Amino acid sequence: MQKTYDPQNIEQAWYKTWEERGYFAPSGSGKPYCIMIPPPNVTGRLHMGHAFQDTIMDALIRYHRMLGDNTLWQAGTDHAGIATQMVVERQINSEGKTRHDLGRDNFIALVWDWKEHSGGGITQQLRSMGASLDWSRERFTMDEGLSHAVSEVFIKLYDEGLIYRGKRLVNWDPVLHTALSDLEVISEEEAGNLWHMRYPLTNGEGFVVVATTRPETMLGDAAVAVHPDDDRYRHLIGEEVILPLTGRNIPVIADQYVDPEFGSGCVKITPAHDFNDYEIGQRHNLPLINILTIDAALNDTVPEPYRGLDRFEARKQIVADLGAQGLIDKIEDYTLTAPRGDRSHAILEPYLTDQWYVKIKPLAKPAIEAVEKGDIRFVPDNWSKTYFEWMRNIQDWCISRQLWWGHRIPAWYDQKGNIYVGRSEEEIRDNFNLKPDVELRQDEDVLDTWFSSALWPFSTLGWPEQTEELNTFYPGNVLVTGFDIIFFWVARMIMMGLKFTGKVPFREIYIHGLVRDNDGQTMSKSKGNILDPLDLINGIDIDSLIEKRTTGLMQPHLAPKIEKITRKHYPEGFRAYGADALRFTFASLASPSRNINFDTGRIEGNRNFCNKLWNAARFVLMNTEDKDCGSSGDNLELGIADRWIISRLNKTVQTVSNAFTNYRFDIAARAIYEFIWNEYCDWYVELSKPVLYADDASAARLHGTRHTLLYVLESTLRMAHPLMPFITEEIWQRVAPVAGVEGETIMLQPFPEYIQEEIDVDAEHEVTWLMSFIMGVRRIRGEMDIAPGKPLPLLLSCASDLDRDRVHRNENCLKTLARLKNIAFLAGSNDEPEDAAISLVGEMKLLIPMAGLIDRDAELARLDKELNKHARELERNTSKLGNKQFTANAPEDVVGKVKSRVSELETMIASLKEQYKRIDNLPVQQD
RNA sequence: GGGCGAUUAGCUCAGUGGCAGAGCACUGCCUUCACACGGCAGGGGUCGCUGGUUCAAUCCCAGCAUCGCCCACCA
Repeated sequence: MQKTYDPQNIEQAWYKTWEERGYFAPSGSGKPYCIMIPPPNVTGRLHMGHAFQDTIMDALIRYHRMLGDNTLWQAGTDHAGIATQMVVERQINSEGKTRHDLGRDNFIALVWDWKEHSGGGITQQLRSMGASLDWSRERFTMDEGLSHAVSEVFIKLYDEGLIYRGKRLVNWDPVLHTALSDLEVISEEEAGNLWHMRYPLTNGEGFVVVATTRPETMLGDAAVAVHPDDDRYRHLIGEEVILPLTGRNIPVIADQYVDPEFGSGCVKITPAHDFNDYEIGQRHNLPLINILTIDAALNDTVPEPYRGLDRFEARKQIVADLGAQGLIDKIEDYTLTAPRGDRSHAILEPYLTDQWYVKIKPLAKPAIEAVEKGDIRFVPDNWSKTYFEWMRNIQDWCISRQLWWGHRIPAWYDQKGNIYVGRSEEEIRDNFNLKPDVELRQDEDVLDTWFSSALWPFSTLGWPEQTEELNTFYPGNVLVTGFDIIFFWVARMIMMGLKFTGKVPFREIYIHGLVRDNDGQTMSKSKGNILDPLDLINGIDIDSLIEKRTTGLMQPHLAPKIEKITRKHYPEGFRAYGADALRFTFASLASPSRNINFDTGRIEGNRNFCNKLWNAARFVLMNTEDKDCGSSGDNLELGIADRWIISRLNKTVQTVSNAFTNYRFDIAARAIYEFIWNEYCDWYVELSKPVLYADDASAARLHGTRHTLLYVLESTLRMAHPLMPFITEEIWQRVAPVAGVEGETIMLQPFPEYIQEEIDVDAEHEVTWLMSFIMGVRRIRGEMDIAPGKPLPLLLSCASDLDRDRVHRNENCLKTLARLKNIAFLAGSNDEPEDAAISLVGEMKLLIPMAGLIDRDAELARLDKELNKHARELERNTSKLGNKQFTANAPEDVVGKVKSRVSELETMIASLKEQYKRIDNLPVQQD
């Protein structure tokens, strides 16, 4: 093995091997375990959010595969209607054409072509992460099978009256020319104005003042409303006003909706261009006056001068014209919330159109109950509140989109406008006995992308056919996703799953946080703080990183600033940390919090951790390969250290298994990290050296040590594999044969099991004692400034019988690890030398005679510090014991612990004081 | 307006009704035969604030402050 761990040397080769050998497919035996990947957009590039989410899913999948489950991680991508159409359209636009020049069929053919050649790059990137998806079953939401499922669902819902077509106001995107669902609307606060306009009364008695943020809509006003109890205006109810610029007369009406406190207390009512006004219009039978085109320009219903003007041009013109007529009362600055499309970012218009809707309440009811009853569990549970909140107030879902790319709505119209819904034109002609001379044309619209996503858990498994896969893997075990798509996706999958399979689509929903930069900011191009997971895996130099962050900016003037902060944060770009370090970092950050602030310091630390593991393996192999490791049981003797590390391994296996079960990947990662570094490397490997290098070690002890080094390492690799698949495989391939373990791959080895019998309390106590002994000597050495390599004589006083036994048993270890020349017991404290540095192990004293070389002041300072620390603790504890309430009310074991701690502290303090006096009495050295 | 979350070391974050933790950063010593992507030893905290419950609160409760997110039709 190379001296330094180099992820790039090992990772991709292993992935290729795994995939070629078909390790990712379900084994066909064991109990089913299934996760559906949230299908990334086919246009997508892997970002930190994906990388984080896929790390978690892959860890779960690998863990369950190693538990022997029949494990499926369903792969696939989403056709992402708007996003994909925009990508291809942009391409055509750059050639000076529009999609309309091509026509619908040609355009769709082009999108498919794009998908074949450029789409799905993200699936390659997932492979770089080590994601063990079953690619042999990869699906696409526009596949034949999935499209079939979509139309079956649409038809069934339509037949049951749960899908309907209706003319009403929708959120209209004037750039993309499509309707959007409520969820696709982003409300943003923006600076704007509130215009107060005067509408003259027809009775000649002055005018009323109405306020609006969108003056141009006044051309579509159908009424002015006041509150019925508003004394200022009560006399006007039933009167009419002249709508300026149009000459139309409109009524003054009374409606509870009006807030008399706001503005003038009079509201202009524009039923065709405002959701509230629409409701009021319905109540009062007002006409719907649509004044906009699909581009949000003014149409031909408005007076001639304004026709064809863009809405914002029209606004200026209308304000100017009203002002000229003295009809502007005042203009205020005002902060309004503007609705924008989540894709186009254009300001949306409420717009009157025919659209398809899902009547959602009947579907929501059982979906709410499923979570209430516990058929589905949110992890963390708190998210169920968010779910309930939305589901209980859910509105009908607008599912039609005026796009070309997507599942076309399976509805046809005849010339009279009758609607026929069915699988095909032929089927419809059959079912409805339509003569050949009846002309049918299919609905032009396609379905919201999320409609097909909602079917993903069962459509990927072959539904509506009752396939074996469906029977085996549905419902899935867990859905892993971010809280940002609980409404878009999670809720809709639950509703559709229950409706069409009668079962929930998954038992648990693990909601993870969203990845942000290390300042807690969302990562975005314009902030210039985007981290690309592939750059962290493969490394990137600073110039390339800056180029990546500054090209293609919407606001190019930000480039210098972005370059500056990038150079400041990452002066040398990124080293190639490798997928394992990245995965391990994500796992250790996966605590149940809403935000995952990605700190690049963590990934560096974890790359170092990989290197540590790598070198521990080198050490083990150096000392075991081609050596007798005593594979047969009777020539093995386990020492204290061996029993201890095996015990600790089991404890760690238990912690890690529980952590995986509870979705606490941070706990799993920490347990693995601490076990490997702080226990196996820092202590066990060091404790093994005195045995391995001793001249007189028995064959049985040598075998025991070599065996344990291998056994624990091999088990640890399996334990760490779900989080760090590549490095564990690479090392395992070398270690397993030496350890006598057979198998083609670590992936399909069993996950280590917790073995109660291997927990060894005695060994744990003794090694804890050993550590405190060794650390005591080291502390003296460090603080007395004694060279690390210099062997020291050690005297022990106040040793118990147990201390003596332990010293004798572990003399070799103690001498090596603490670098001792010799160890001697003193008969009594009277024999203690005057000038010695002291440290305590329990009540036993460790003394290093300084033979006149002691740094008196340094030692006094050291003792003083120690004394202070213990005195403070003693003070705390004695005052507790002095408190009758405490001794009376606290549980017995707590009181007992405090008591024994007090007596221990008293002894220690006495020892230290005595020592202090002794050093203090030494003659001051004369230089 | 409604709902949810956060506040712990310089930074990023764990944590528990009974001795405050990790990684990174920092200080000193060490290129010792697995590893300088390393070893050993250290420094660093009023656990946001104010009350309450309790023998005991960083943890439970109430209020406040600051920051953040989601939902909602106030022109």
